[in-house]
Amino acid sequence: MPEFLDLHGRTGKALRALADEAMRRHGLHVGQNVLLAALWERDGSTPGEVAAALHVTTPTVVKMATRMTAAGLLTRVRDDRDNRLVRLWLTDAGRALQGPVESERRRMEDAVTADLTDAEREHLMSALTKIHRSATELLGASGPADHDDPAAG
Amino acid sequence: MPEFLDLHGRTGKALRALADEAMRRHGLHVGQNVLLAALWERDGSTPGEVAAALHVTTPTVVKMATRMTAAGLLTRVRDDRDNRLVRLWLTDAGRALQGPVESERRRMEDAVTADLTDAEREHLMSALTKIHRSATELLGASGPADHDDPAAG
DNA sequence: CTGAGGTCGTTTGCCGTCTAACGATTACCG
DNA sequence: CGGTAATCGTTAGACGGCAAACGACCTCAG
Repeated sequence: MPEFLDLHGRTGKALRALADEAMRRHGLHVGQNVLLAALWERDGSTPGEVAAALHVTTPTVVKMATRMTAAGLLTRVRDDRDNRLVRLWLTDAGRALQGPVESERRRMEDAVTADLTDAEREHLMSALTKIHRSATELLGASGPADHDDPAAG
Repeated sequence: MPEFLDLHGRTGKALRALADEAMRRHGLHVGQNVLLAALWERDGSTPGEVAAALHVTTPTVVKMATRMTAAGLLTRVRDDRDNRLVRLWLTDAGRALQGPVESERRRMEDAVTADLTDAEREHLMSALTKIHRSATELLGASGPADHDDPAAG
């Protein structure tokens, strides 16, 4: 029963449930808001680009895009110049959610970290960053190459 | 793009991938080791008991138990006294994994927190605990009652 | 211009998670 | 003793995540 892994996992579960609840208020599933965020940042991205930005695989984006297209949040358009590519474009409905969803997400972050002092928050981010780096490096050993910051160190 | 939520999420993904890789070395899927851990702690538990111990729902445990039974890690036995109940019993194969898997998990925790000083680790656990509590409480408001520490505060 | 190889998105299939609905069994009250 | 209510495990269906296989398209050498 390792302490940190367990605590991190349970915290993640709680945060996920909280986000799910919050996003449901806007008619979204929990994963959809991050896909939307990628398009708010760069509308007309391809599934592969979105996947890279979100640190998930392409099939995951494809599935989500299918549901979100059915939900009227975005549209799929094949690229004229390169017919292999598909571009995901926000609909008005998808664009309209940006404000509400972003503030909802900020509110959640604030609420969840409300009990921490500024110093605690900094230490937390710092420690989590170190752990993230360690985990990613351990993964890199005979694992998948992430191409996020391999040589740029 | 809230900082903490994003970082926590990415860290969780990396940790999960790492655990997945580690457990695969023992022929397990990532979720199976925690179910086994519950039975190592209390062999012959019911799906409901395991679910409560793991902070997941009963159907989740049922599905995993089905696969793990097929994999020869445990067996399902109906309780004689109360025929609604099902008891999950470890097989020799399931028991044999306890040592290796537990040390694997400890090794992973150590490796991942190796860059932190003792003080940093304590602060991290403390901050994460606060966040977990905040998230759980926010969830409690018109959400599912978890019965984990409602009055015992 | 043609064929081989690389790049995409998609499909398929699995794992873990949840909620909702269902069926069987037990417990409790009259 | 009987019937309703509570308790369990299971099933069904959905979402988010991954890896592997596939098919369509582009590129580039020849």
